[in-house]
Amino acid sequence: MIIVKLPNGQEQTVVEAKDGFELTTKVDPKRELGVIVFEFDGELFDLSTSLDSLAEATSTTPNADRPESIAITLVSAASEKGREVLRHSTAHVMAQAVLELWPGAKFAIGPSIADGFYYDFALPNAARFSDDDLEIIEKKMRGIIKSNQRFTRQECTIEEGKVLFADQPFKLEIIDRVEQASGDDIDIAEGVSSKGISTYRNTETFVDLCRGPHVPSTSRLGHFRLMRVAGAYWRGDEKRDQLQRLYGTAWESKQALEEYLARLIEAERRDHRKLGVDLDLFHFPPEIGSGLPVFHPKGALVRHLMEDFSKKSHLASGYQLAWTPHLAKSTLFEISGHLEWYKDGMYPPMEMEGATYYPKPMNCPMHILIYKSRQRSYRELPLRLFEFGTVYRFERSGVLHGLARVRGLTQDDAHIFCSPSQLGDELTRLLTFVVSLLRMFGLDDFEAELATRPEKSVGDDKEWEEATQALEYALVNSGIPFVVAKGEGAFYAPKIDVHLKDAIKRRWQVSTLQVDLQLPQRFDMEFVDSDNTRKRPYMIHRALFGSVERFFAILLEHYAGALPTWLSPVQFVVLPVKETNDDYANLVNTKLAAIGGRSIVVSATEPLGARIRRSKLDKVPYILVVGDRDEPAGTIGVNRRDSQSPDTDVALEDFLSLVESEIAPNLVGGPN
RNA sequence: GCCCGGGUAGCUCAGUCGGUAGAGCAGCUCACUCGUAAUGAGCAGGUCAGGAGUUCGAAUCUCCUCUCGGGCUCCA
Repeated sequence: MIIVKLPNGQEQTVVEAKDGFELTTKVDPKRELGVIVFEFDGELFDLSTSLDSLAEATSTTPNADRPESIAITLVSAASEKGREVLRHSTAHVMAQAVLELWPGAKFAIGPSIADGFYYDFALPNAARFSDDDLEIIEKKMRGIIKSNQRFTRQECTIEEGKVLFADQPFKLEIIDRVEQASGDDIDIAEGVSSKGISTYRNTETFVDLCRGPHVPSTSRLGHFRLMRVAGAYWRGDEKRDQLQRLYGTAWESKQALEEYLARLIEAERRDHRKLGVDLDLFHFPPEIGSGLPVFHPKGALVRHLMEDFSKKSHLASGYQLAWTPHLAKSTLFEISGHLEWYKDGMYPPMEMEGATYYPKPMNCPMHILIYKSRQRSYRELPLRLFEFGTVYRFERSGVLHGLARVRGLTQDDAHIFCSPSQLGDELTRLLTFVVSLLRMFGLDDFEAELATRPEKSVGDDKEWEEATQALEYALVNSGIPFVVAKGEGAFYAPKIDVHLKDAIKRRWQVSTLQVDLQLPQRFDMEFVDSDNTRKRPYMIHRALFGSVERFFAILLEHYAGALPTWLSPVQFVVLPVKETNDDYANLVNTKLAAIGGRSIVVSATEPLGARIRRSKLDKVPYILVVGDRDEPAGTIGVNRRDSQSPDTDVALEDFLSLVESEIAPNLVGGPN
């Protein structure tokens, strides 16, 4: 007896079926459900897999009776698991096409990834793919798909595998690696385990090392597109060969493919680098250097609003301001350990009057010096020092990305010094502060990562354990969903990274909270406790925006440039219908300014429609039209950014009281 | 840093076979005085990213450099 769960959620019972094909045919004779693989006991299998063998495999003893019933879930192409399979299968077809087009090409690995797949190749004679090749490969792939080739699974021993892939060095390396490793299932994803090798063969000439499963035949594929060619290091190791990686996307239907391509266009529309130019916010002058932006008046105003809001919220939450310079002598970074651990990321030194100066890559050492400027009492703790600190990091040229990854960045940086017993509560309080501040920017879909000790790190295990526990305590207390990222911590501290999802569900890392037990030691920090003994404070590093530049980019992309009113550089545009309405327009403008609004008047030197269009393109929240009709009545026409049709004859005073709460933010944080 | 692809007016782009550069928008001037997403005319705007080479002649072909985009690696 087989209990079958269909992709549409229904359940059916089937008395007997020898394999997935037969089962599918019985429950879906017209093949309307698009079943490509099935799931049993949490694992996916080819439809050709014998159900008898599965049933036997689940018996606890070899001779026991077979279980009375087994549960099978049929997986359609139009599900997350199904798409993974079909993308993986499409990757295989791509490899087959490349190997046919470039005889002698070596192929490495080709997994499915979010929204698509890739495959890595090394072409003969160090040849390289060009963008034009994508079209040729796509054509070949369509031929393979049309010829309806079956994906046939074959299992063999490691020795047989070595013969089969004798001319494929990357495949051999995968096999060798498993053979040499003591563990059981290391490379199972690539079709090799200590038990043997699984392969999939489509034709006499094309066979790939692979765990599977796959779609039954190539005819189930077809809604795909090759996207781009890129370089990728073999095994992700930059000391090894750089292979050519081809990226593609694949979907269960033409419609799904088109929706995906539309999403890419939507993301492009939101690209902060494009919006930065269109809205006249910032740019990267080549004369200054890569990764070093300048902010134009409108962009600088938005920055100011962000920073001002943040600064006031911090002051209202028990932080004190600090200000520190951009350069320091090498001694400081020797003590802090930056020169030992992080030199590659620092700008090169400058020599002056016999001393060596470095631009600072972080603010923490300087904040520590403020702490150490005099003896500290337990009564002062927690001591919270906050600064918009501009730091310089030598990011490699290839990683720069608009405002999201720059070489000169401003952190909304604070360091909290507290006693060991205060740590847990301070972290909880901090997380609450983080979330409420981010919410004020209209972001409310968070997930945290608790990053634990990496291999390359300093300090003893007990301290790491203690700090990690304090972070976890805070996460649990604050109720933010989190996952543990093992070994992803900083070299000196475990951390919480807060990620958020933007309006089109993209994940961005923003805030980071780190518990540092190293720097207090390195700087020999202390406080006098209530029992008159000297103790070492704990230290928390934290940045909520992460960097102002990066956060700016995230906001722009989240809002597609249409920033909330309180952050909009221009909140109101007042448009007199005719020049004779200028006086009234100016009056409206003055009243808006009086409640703190940022408003401009654009006189009637152009037709009204043109001026409205321009303001709409500038994404101004409110366009206010005033004409002959309004002047005697004390009204305005209100054209909202998010609306197609205007509200006319709105009483000015009503409008003013309506928008007053919208033009400035509410502070986050309360009395300490 | 590495791989692939770009760089032509402020922006978006055209430029054929190598014969010395073009459009729309934006800008400026003038006219138009307008009720909810583009008024009209005129003007101006270029070391075709920079440098070197091939050629009688280079935006166009070759090489180098800079820079941007997509990836890889990296992100204390």
